[in-house]
Amino acid sequence: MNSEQANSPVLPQVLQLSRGCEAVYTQQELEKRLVRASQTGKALRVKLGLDPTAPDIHLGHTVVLRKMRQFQDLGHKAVLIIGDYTARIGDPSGVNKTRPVLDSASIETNARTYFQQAGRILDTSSDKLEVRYNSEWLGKLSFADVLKLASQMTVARMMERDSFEKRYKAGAPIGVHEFLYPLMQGYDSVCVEADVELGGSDQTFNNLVGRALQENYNQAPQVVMIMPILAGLDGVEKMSKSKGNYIAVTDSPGEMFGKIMSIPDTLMRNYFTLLTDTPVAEIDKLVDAAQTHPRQAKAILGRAVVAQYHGEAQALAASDEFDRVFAQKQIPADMPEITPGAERMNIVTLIVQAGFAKTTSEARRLVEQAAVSLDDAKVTDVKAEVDLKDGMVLQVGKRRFGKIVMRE
RNA sequence: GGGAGUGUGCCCGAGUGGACAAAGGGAGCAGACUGUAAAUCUGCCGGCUCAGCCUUCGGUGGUUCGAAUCCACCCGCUCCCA
Repeated sequence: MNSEQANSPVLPQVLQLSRGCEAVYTQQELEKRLVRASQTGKALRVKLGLDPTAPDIHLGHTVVLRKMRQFQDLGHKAVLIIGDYTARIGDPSGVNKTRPVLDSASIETNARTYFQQAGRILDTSSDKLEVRYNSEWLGKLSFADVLKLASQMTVARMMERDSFEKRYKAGAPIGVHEFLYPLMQGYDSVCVEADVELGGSDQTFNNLVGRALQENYNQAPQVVMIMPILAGLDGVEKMSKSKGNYIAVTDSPGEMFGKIMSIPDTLMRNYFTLLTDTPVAEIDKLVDAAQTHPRQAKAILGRAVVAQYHGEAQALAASDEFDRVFAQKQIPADMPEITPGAERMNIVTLIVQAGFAKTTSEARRLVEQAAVSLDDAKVTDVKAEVDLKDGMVLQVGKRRFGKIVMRE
């Protein structure tokens, strides 16, 4: 094969696909596969493993999903593996709390929810997407099969994995079965004959095991493309639901935009690169404070993100509304409605009832700290009984607004 | 199987009989300053019918006027030995 001639037509693809990647094992192999695909017209099978426990997709998940979409747009096939087998078995030792035991019904529900949300990013047409459950093949393995699989890996190699090594040194427990997870995931790659596997950097080891296993099963080793873990809104921790520093794909335009506006400036390049298609040259200009005011750049980022999930019009509206409320300190156009039970009630009770505080104590604190106002008038007395009228606006903190609606 | 440790509030981590709802830090919330950025300052940060009361320091039971702190048993985790 004449690789020099064949290389050039796919070079733009290689560059596009490599954007944002933390690592590609290996770029040469990717290039080869792309060349062959374009010559034979045979789509690459791009694998992504899913944990069916967390159906709430946030922007962190979209990093890898967006990468998958790029492959689809280039004509390749997304092969999603739902890890129902591991989820059903769970982790008997309880060491890994993120792997609760799930019955098949909830796995089914989770998967459906997942696809509903992932469909906002992926092309879900049947020729572009294949969904498989790994119980299909893992469930059939005998103990002897498992041993055979396990014999292909050594303890020393297992300990190469960062998290194992760290935990071992720190004296933290490592379950023996945890050694099997990488093998299971690697075996998935064998069974679906993956050409490429995508994953976050926490999956590096597992995905590389897939390469090794495929070779043992006489398959060409998959290309492994590792995406960085997206930082959360705080700019430090990774984005995760449990840390509360996330933007869900189901967030409203207003929420999404507001959250983007609250990220640290230093995170902008990262977000632009991983969450938008903004060309690199343009990103350079936007994140350079000498050329673009950071606030403006962030607004552009916000609109770009919101537009992906809610459309341009909604993105613009969210942006405008944001300016109105936070720059010009006006009352938001849309507010959740509060329907108090009485025309006169205690301010603390009202706050709790409105859902602006989880507990009475929290509501009291907010009042005491002068965070609460009713129709622009601060209420600082915990014991205040307030008269409520239809249309009054309750504000708690800077961003929680609610409109009083009296029931007839 | 034997031995040594260890288990505290969202997280880390002090506390070894009363002054402990429990030091300190982080996270979070609120206020000031801003660009809902960063940095900084201030306050809050278990719950409640809140100047008082109630429930917390792995679990259960005990000692004591009184326990996160002492004892017994149990459970989890770690290390060493076998």
